[in-house]
Amino acid sequence: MDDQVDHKNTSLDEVIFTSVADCLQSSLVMDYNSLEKAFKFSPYNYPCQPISASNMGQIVNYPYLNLTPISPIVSSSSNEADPKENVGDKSGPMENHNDGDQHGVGETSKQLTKQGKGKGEKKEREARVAFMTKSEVDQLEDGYRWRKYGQKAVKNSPYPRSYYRCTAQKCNVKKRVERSFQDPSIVITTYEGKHYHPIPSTLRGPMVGEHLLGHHGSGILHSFKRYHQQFLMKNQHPVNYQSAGTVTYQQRHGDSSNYSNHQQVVDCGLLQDIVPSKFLKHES
DNA sequence: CGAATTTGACCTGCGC
DNA sequence: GCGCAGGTCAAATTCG
Repeated sequence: MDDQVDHKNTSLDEVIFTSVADCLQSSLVMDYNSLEKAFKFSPYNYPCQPISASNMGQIVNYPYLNLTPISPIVSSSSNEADPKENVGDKSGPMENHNDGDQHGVGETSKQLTKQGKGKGEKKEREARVAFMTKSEVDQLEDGYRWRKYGQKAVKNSPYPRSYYRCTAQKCNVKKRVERSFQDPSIVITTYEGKHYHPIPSTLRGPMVGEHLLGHHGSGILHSFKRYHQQFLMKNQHPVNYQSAGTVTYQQRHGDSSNYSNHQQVVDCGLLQDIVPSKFLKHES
């Protein structure tokens, strides 16, 4: 029927995308915080899921390994439900909210940092999503413009981690890019925060926006969507709609002892700007 | 010359 | 309390 899926050789653990946009739209975006919780240390210290396709630029989702419940991230993304609040928020955790004017006040940013963080306020994290991408280039085209603001060596990895910030004014979205030490051909990109501005239209030609917005409803995306929904229905997942705008559902994996409990997260926040809302809506 | 990147220093959180 | 690792800052440098 119409609902047939053309992902013949892919499992939910190993869905291949042809672009960042498709991956973003696919809802197969994992929650990074859960991974961190699950592994307690660097989230990358887990066995990589083998990538079945060899084409460059393809994306696979993280494997899910007995992840802990999603709830821990709710606090960090509690303001995600209402973008307006977040944008104008004064009570938010320091650094991200003073991007626009942190320079220009009398104090240095370091002094501000000290003061801002001293009052026992627990630093809240923005929701994060991460992708593994098989690519030769570190910087994946996602439609936004980024400025690099730091680079650090990663423990147990010969490859450094680069830190980028969205160049749009007052946009506090960050991303980190690093290579997997287990498979150097894989680039791990982690996004943190949400864009509340349009994709820069002048960036690298008109193809970008068109592609990212998926105006044509790329075949892969649609196929995967159907596959995804079909999967949900077939397995009758309990679906939790969390107040943070994060959707969690779990899967029992019978044939894979390592992957007994899968979580998949739809980060509506991050995706909203890139993906038309209709793509983000999930039937309950 | 302005914008972007590099890179060492600094700060914070966390585990021991 | 200490040390380590992650994350950020900002001066210096490079690039277009």
